[in-house]
Amino acid sequence: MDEQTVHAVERAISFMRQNLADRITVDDMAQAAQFSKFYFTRLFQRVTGVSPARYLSALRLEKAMRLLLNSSSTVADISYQVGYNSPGTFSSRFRSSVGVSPITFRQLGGYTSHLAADSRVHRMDRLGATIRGSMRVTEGGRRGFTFVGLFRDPIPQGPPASCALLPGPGPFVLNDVPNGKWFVHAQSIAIGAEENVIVPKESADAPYVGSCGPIVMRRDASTIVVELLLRPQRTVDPPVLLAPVDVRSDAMRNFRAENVPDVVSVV
DNA sequence: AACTGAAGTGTCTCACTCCC
DNA sequence: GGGAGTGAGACACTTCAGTT
Repeated sequence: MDEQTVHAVERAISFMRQNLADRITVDDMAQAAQFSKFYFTRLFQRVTGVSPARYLSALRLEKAMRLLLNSSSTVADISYQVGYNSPGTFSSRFRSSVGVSPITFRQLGGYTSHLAADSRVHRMDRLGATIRGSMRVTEGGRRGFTFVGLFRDPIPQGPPASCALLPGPGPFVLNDVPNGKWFVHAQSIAIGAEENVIVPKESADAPYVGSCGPIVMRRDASTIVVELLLRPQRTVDPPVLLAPVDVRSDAMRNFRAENVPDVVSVV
């Protein structure tokens, strides 16, 4: 990927961040990146893995997550602040991407106690197949709790089809993988930063991310092996929208007393 | 490589009802 | 009053094949 292309995409992302509250079209972003609309869309997808509109939508929801936790604004106010003209649309988009409604997200302090399974996956499509993987960390501090999940989209959002929570980066297994095309996403929290996953206090506390895909699961496949590289999140990486499973100290007392699968239950 | 155009798809708005 | 949920319609966006 040449540097000029990445810089052009970064310019567009910076433009999006500065104008989140306004109505932004792909034309506007293409102008900011200094390319034609059609060519810009193609470049943007090559660099980020997602289309400009989906990236913008993810940025809006990420900002909304922060505002819900750090302000007393109403859900309607926040929906306007992040560029939605209809609180109804905002609420349904938030729920489908993050996993809980805006008000529930605020009440839970930004965490969830369990993850619902992707209800769109038909039971018959679950093949009993397995994805086995390992994770490597590029550089930097020691990483703690690590979430790895299987998603339909290049953006980690919505209910995962399968997931696991690990004490740290390492080998993992995703069981009961359904038929179809999937992306594996992982997010690793810095040790001691469990309280600040959504709004890191220092850059060193920022989660590390890694992903791979698309992985195509066919009926004749039984096990697929993947390798994930965890690294600090870059400007061009799509935001992680899933509400994190609660691994903070209070929750972890219960977590250790019970057993691991109950906390990350996929119901 | 850089870009265009058409067609189909997906997202958003609007308006409304229901619930707490 | 604030928030959740839904459905119809409009139109912006994506995709893909083609052109310069």
